[in-house]
Amino acid sequence: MAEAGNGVFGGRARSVELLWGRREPPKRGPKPGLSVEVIVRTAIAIADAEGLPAFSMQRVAGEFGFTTMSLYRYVPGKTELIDLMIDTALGPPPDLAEYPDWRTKLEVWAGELHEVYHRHLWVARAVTDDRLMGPNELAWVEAAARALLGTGLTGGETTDAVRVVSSHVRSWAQYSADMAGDAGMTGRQWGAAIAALIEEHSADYPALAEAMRSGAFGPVDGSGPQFGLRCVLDGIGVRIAERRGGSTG
Amino acid sequence: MAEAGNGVFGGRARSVELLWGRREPPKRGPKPGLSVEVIVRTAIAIADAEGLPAFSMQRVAGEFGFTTMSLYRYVPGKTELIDLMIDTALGPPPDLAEYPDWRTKLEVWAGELHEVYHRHLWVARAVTDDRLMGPNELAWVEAAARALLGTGLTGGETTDAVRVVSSHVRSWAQYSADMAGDAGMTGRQWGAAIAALIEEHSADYPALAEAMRSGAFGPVDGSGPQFGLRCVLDGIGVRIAERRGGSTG
DNA sequence: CCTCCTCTGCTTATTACTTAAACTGTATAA
DNA sequence: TTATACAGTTTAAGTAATAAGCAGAGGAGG
Repeated sequence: MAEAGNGVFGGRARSVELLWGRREPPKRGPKPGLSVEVIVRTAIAIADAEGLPAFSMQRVAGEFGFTTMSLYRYVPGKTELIDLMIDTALGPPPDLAEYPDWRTKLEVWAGELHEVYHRHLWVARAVTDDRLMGPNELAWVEAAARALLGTGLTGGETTDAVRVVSSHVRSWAQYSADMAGDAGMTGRQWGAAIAALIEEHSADYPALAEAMRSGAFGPVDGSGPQFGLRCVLDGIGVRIAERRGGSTG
Repeated sequence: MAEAGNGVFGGRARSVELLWGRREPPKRGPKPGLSVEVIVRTAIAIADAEGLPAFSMQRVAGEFGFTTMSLYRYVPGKTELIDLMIDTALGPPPDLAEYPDWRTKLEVWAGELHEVYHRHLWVARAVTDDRLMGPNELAWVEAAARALLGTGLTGGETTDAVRVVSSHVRSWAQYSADMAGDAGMTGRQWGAAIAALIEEHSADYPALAEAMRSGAFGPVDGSGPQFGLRCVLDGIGVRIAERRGGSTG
């Protein structure tokens, strides 16, 4: 069953085994000096500290004093390792059962996800390319979908809504990291650079120049769920209310 | 002025010159066999046809029958070329003046942006990393910000709203491309793979299994502005109405 | 006209990376 | 004891970015 029909998985068949299969320890031969878990943890630490571009098979192997090729005993390739890193960095989603309504649940969900992206900024970038979801990632989606159960949304609408929220959280995380400049390797002066460009070409960008005068591109106000998230949740609320044919609740 | 203070631009100073400076033809020496414009156009064609990973300096130079290094006479490096590719592929934003209200304007804006991403799928991925915005990209932001002028939103709220919409369009484009599988190089069976995983582990993902039964992860319905976009715009509408202290309009 | 300087386009070489294939040595099962 | 599965290394092939420097074109200054 675990090794069943890889056809649907396209070129990602090797990731399926690692992400979704069980890992049994070998019976014979010398003791492994490493493990998938240790490798993944180390790779994550590197990506956290120096960004995903700094992460390479050489770099990880060097961390153990091993040769690059030794890693290939544990993971089939770099892309598969990244897939594992993403799922491990995400970790399990929060339990939302205790929260009263779908909106509070999604607020908590979004906040926690943002927290993860904040700790592992590279994840926000890495999840945007074509990839197979791991168990943890799918559990996050599941948690958000469960929050929307009973709201009257159809299955397609539910996953659409989850997608809207999660893509917002992703861009929110990237933006706040850029603005805070707490990510070492990224441009810490993003806001200043944009401001300078708009300033210099203010004739071409009047609305932005105006917006800048009333606070745009300034530091992010981290207090509570911010404007964008409220927008997204309000929007979902409108659609739910529509379904119910009643008022917003 | 054009060559003023590169300090704010951090490591992206070389991109500023290319994206925002004027390009004057050289006065002396042999006639250039290439030009920045031709190189960028060719690079875009390659990325369109084969995806961004297939794009390399070698590949582009090979297209002209030149060596890799010849390109470095025109662009300082690969990242700067990608910056140029993005801004060129985006092109100028649509004129939204003729449309009646902010919502229609943003609907058109989002649709056109989606169209661009659809034509150049790699752009949707490329714009997510730390980058300097080019004139066209900033013009898109300007157009959307202008649509929200007079709604009562503050400058910060306006750019937040634009960010929410554009990040949604980005993820929408990636999702619909994955589902349609019209992007050659990406996993065309994304939906099928997810479906298979949820099916197999349906005990762990009951809400998703349920959602799947009522249409989730199926093909995207391309008719009109879809669920996610309506959510986002409704949400912005709620915030605007709040500002105005009146009903949704 | 001649010379020089600049700029183009090319060659060579360096560095960094992924990964295939074959090899060496080890620990366990039979 | 021996066959086998496995760990980690060596070697090497292939791709890619890009630094450094060379050959030659051709306008500018004398």
